[in-house]
This record gives sequence, C-alpha cells and structure tokens, in this order.
Amino acid sequence: MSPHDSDDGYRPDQVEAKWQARWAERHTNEPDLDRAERPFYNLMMFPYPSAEGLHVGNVFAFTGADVFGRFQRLRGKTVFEPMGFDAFGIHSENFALKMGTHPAELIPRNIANFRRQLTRMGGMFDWRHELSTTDPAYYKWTQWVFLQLYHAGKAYRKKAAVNWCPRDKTVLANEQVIAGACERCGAMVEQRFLEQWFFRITDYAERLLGNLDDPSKMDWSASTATAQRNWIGRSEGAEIEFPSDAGPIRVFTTRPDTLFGGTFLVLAPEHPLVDALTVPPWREAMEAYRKAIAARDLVSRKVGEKEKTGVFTGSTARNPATGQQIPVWVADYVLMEYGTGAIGGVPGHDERDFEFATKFRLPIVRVLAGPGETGATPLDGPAVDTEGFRLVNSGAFSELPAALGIKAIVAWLEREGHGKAQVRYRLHDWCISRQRYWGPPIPIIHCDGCGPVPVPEKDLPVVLPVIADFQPDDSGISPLARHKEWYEVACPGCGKPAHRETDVSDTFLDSGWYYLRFTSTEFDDRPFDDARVKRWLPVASYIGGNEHAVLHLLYSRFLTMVLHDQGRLAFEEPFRKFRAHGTIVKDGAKMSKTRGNVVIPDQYIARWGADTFRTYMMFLGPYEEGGDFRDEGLAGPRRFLDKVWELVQQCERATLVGNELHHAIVVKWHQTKQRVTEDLERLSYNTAIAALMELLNALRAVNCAERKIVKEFVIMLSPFAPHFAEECWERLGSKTSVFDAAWPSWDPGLTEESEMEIAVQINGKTRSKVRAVRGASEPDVVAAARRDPTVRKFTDGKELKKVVYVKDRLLNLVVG
RNA sequence: GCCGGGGUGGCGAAACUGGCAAACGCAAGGGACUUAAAAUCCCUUGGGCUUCGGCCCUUGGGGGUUCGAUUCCCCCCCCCGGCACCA
Repeated sequence: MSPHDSDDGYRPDQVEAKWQARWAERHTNEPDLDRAERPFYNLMMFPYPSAEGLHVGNVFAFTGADVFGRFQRLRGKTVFEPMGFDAFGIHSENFALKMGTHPAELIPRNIANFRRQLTRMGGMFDWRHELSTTDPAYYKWTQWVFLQLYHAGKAYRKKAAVNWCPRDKTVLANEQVIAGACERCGAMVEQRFLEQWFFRITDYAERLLGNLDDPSKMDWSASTATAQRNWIGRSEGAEIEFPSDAGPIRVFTTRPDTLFGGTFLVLAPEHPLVDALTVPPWREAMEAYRKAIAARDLVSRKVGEKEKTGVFTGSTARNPATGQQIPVWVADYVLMEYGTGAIGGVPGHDERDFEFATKFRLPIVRVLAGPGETGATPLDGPAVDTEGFRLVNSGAFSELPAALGIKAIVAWLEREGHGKAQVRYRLHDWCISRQRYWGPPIPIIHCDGCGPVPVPEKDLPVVLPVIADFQPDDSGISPLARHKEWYEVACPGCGKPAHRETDVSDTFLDSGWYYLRFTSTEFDDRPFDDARVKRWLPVASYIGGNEHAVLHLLYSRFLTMVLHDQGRLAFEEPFRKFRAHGTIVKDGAKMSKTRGNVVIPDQYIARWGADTFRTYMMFLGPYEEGGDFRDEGLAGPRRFLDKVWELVQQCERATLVGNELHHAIVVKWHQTKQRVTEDLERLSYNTAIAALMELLNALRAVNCAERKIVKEFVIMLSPFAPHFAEECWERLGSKTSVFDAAWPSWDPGLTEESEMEIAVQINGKTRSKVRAVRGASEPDVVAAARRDPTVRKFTDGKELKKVVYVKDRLLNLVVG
C-alpha cells in the first residue's frame, strides 16, 4: 500500500483545503495596516486577468514573491501582501470583441477565476485590499492622478506624429512598439498625426537616471537598472548653429571634436526649415521625397533596408569652424524625434555619414588621426573607433587629443556664440491617449470658448458608459464619440455646450500608481491615505518580470516623483527593492500554444497539490534566472514532502526522544539554518530547498527525529509549502499558525565540525586528505601531511619550495 | 551593430570574496521486499586507463595571470532576452 493512500499518509488536497479555509476564518493574512510596527510591503506585479486563467509565469513570479513575504513574516515583520487586477486595456477589449461579449461582463468572470487560482496556490494575499483598475472607485483616482499632472503642467496636448496600430486602431507609446510592430498584435505600426495627451516624463530624465545609482533610494536588479539607463539614453554633446539663408540650422552632436570634418548638413524630412531651404530646381524632387517618406510606415523607415536615400535642398550653410559653405541635404536616416532633427555630416568619422557621402559624392575629410598617422593618411572607411586619436586638419585645435578637443571646441563655440554644451535623451514624453473604449476616460472637457477644461475633482469619476457598440474604427477617434448622451456636456468653466475628451488613458497609467491604492482601498474620499502610505511605503520588496523594465517600472517612478514634488508623497522612489525573476521554459523550449507545451497550473495543482507545485517551481532553477519545467521533476519535491511527513509522524509517535544527538547532526542542523536563511535573503530558493533536503537525508541516515530539529525544519520549509507546514506544525502540537512562529536562529560556533578534513595538494593537485582540529596551525597541518604515506610518495627526496595553507580547507605543498 | 544574461555529467543544476568541480534533484542500471506490479528501501552512475594501490583527462574553444582558475584578464564561437540609422 502506498503511503499516499494509507490513513496517515499525506493528502495534499485535504490538507490544502483545510488550511485555506482556516486562514480565511482566522484572518491569518490580514495585517492591521494602522498598527503594524514592523511593516513590510511585499508587492508583486498584479496580473491582467485573461480568460485563459493564471499562467505558470504568473505562478512562478507570485510564488517566489510569496515565499519571500512568508519568510519576512517569520522573521517578525508584519507583511502586507495585496493582490489586484490590471483589467483595463486593449488586450481585454480585443478579447471581448473576439468573443462578442462586453468586457464589463467578461472581466468579473475572469477575475473570479484568477482569485480562485491565486487562493488555491496558497498565496498569503490580503483579499480585503483587492482592487481592479476597472472599478470606478479605482479609476476615479486614476483620473485624479491625470489631473494632478495636468495642474502641475506635466500633462499637455499636442499634434504629433504618433505610432498608429492599424489593427488595434489606436495610438501606441514608443515603449509599446517593438521593432516597428505593435507589441500587442504584431501589426506593423504606421505614422499618423493626431492630437494627443502627453506626460512630460522627459523633464524627469536626469532624476530617473540619477536615482538608479543611489543605493539609499533604490536597490534594484542590475539588469533592470541597466535597461532603464539605456532606455533613458543620456548623451552629452553640443548644440551647434550653422548659419544659412533660412536662418540658423541647429544641430546636435556628441562629437564636437569632429566639427572641422563636417562637410554637409542633413535634415530630417519633417524638419520645419526644409521648405525654406529648398530652392526651385530641387523643389519637385524634395516634395516627392517627403511625400514618399510620410506615406511610409515607421517600420521600413526604421528597421527596413538601410540603403541611404536623400535629396539636396540646393542651399548651403556655413560651418562655423571652417567658415566654408557646405551643402544642406534632406534624408530619412535623420530622425525628427531625436536631437534637433538635423545633423552635421562628418563622413570621416561616422559610418552613416560616410555611407551617405560616398553615395552622393560629398567630400570626406579626416579630422582625427591615430598614433603614427598624419592628417594626410587616406581613409579607407570612417574612423569611428577613435580612442587615443588626436585632432588633425582642425586649425588651431590640431594635435589636441580627442577628449580635450571636445572640451576646447565646446568652449570655443560658447565663446563665439556658435553653440553650447548640451545633454539630450532618447526618452520621449509619454503619450497616454488611446482611441479606444476599454479604459478610464481622460477627465477633460473641450469647450470652444475655454479650450480644454479639466473635469472638477468633485465630478470624478468620469464614468465609462456601458455601451454595446465599442468597436474601434479607422477615424482615429474613440468609439465614445459616437455616444452623444455621454459625449455632449456643459463646460465646467462657462456652462456653454461642450464635449468630453473621448480618448481613454493608457493602461500603464492605471498600473503606474496601484501600489499606492492597495494600502487605502476602503477610503472613497482619497486616492491614498497619508498615514497608511507613511507607514507602508515605499514598497519593501517588489518582484516582477523584466519585460516591464522600461514600461511600468519607469512610469511608476515618474508618477511617484510628480506626486512627491507636489508634496503628496514623502518619497520619490516607489520601490526600494526590486528583483526581476527569470523565465520558465518547458522541456527546454519557450512555451507556446502552437508548440502545445503550455503548462496549465490548475492541472498540476490538482494532481500534485499546491505545496509540491510551489516547491518544485522554486527548486527547478535559480529564481532570478528561471529554469526548465519538466513533468518528471515534480516527483522529487513530492517525495521530499512525503519523507518530511514521515519524519513528523515519527516525531509524533516518539514518546521517548532521549537519544543524545550526534555532533555531526547538530552541526548539519546549524549549518542548514544558516544556509537556508542566507539563501532566502538573496532569493536563492533552489539552494535553500537543497539544503533542507540535505538535512533531511542526514536525519534519516541516523534515524533521528529530534523534536526541536523537526519543528525548526517545518518552519524553514513553510514558505515553500505553507499548507503542508501548517498541518505538520499542528501535528507537532501547536495551536497557532506556523507563520506566527519565530524563524530559527543558529549558533555560529556550531556551524563547523570540531575536526576538519583538509585537502592536501602537491603542486596544485589534490593527492590526499588529513584530519586536523578546527583552526589548526600551518605547522601542525604540514606535519600531519608529511606523515601521510601518499603525500610522502610525492614529496620524499624533493625540495619543498613553497607552502600555501588555507585554514581548515586546504594545504598546497609545492615541490620541485 | 550595441546592451544585458547564459554555455558545467544522460537531464535540471551546485560551487558565497580564486582553494577538494558535479552538492541537491530527475532519469537510468543493479539489488531487497512482493505471487506480480506500483510504492518504498539499499547500492552504482562525468569520461578513459588500472597490476584494483591508484593514475590520467574533464566546467563552449584558444591563450594568459597564479602554488592553485568554473571563478580573474585577453581573443574567439554558440544560445537566450532587450534595443536598433539616437547623431
């Protein structure tokens, strides 16, 4: 008979149902938010409640975060672990359209399913503070956040070239365009000119960047911080003016040292000076070129063939350094959205300019030379990698090392009024307008007399009407505009007929502040309660995927900074600690429906139980790297739990546990406590579980079921297998939750054996081992080694040249 | 092209600041128990030699530093993720 089937065998389904019910009854996971003395806000990225239900990626992420939260709780913190749903957005809306069901009907169903699954996996969630971004009680405050930005002058409207997804029929943020395609649906993104709402995130570029290097504010996964740094894309350089007949042409460059090599200028096709600069013989060609570029979608412009194209304007501008008149061209390799939309062509030292100059037969001048080269050395290609180079053919600046040349030329430009040092960012302002239905309406009313007027706060929320006809169209106007009873409204300023803003806001605005709301869900008169926020924020630990490194995680930081600057928040960084978890693959391959290798958590939990599933997920690889999910692997953790169960039973039965403990067991026990604690602190879950397995194996080997050890074992296991641990804990005689127990401490004096085995190497190769008391001195160990027959075989008759001794570990005898 | 993260047994992996490579688990093989199977328990398991004492090789490849390198340095190859004409 299997121990699974025997009466006292471990029955995950029963145990898990019992403890989930009991946690709910006892309010085990509901901390007192107003009185917690050692608050620990344990946050994980709230999911989008898809119809498919919880994905393994979610379960992996949440389990890892939950393990950490439970560990903190056992260490005496009051842990707040909220959960909510990011339910607005295009993905929900598209799915609803596909199913022919209204999202308002679909979402609650999906949320109920998610809540069930999240409870089933044993998360320590405080459901009293559940939120959904689609709830008017929530998005009322999302709209309020918009208004705060508006009042702070950080929200503005402009007609701009935007990324238009022809399939989703909406504008996308730059962050949502992946290699020229829509992040959601994969359709090629087009360029459109629309009136859009933007947030001035670029005003915060320097702070967003600077705080990344401030450990007092942020302790983030290095990969995430790097991704943000690259995304913000700070470049130091200079803005230089090139006088022309149409006025000065401003150019941004990171390489002012190459100014003397600037033999032409290139403007982006959208540059405002193009018309003024283009003279008759070239007008027709220019018009055709600009039209062709405008018609082209951003994809082929950005990622298509990189063959250079361009048209001459017929005009020239003066290079302020050389005094020469140089031709002004227009080419699409210059982007209007970066820098000034115009560049100085330096073909000698820039690959793209070289290519362009070669194609259009423009002069190529060398202005930098390496050691041993003269300015006369011909170039066979652009000299781009110019470290250790010096300026040549650069008038008074010739012979200066390149780095000094930058400073000298910038100083000269500033002195002569030709330009100035400047810092530019790749980061663009955040476009938050979406011409869709399923989102919070932007709380603005457009009045012919007053212009855009913010909806008064007392009138929030601007409720999203439930309409049957929410299909988007090609007009670039939200479906809401088709609903007059909602659209037409009196102007809050003058009272005359006006109309509502019909765009809804980006979902990333919903998720940009949810961590503030969790603490205060019961208040309907304020977005977040000051006392609560003061106690619980910034977030102590945030765990999530790196796919949000530049989206959610950047926007959240920005919004927090704005609210901080308004005096509404004491901190400017919302997430003190952030860790990115890895990704799970199945049988060595990325999971996908077409491949048919998608892991459905419900099925595994039904078969193995949540505790085994959790333990396996945390064991299968390093948490921050992810790992390979294999069905065969679950057997290991399950056998492990079965053996712990037996151990607990053995402990229950034992009326007399008086056997003295092996010293080796005591050492192993203390070592394990240290290892598990340290491993959990750094999210090294797989090795923490391995350490517990080792201790279990050691106990079984000597048939030891010492009560004190078993109890501490159960505590250390509880973050991974919470229901199982509760059951064991109860059977070991406790009336309270294992999560109210104290995390075990270890005696540093007992984490090492009193006698050590020391590896003896001869010339770096391990040849033997000797035993010595802990902390033995070098001469003692050398003496012991020299008595060892194997060692003597290698050393006898040879001269001992050197001795390397690593205390308690290794002795290396170098002989020759 | 640039920026991250990787490459270690049949497989997932471990090795913290340079110090006994392969812990822990899976799978496989052998044995015990059983009428039998499952479950469980015990043993073996990086490769190659072996006179059974041991010996040699092995962390993607090549070089280097060091008494000693999976770990540090240089060059190269491959895989995964992100960015991509950003001046």
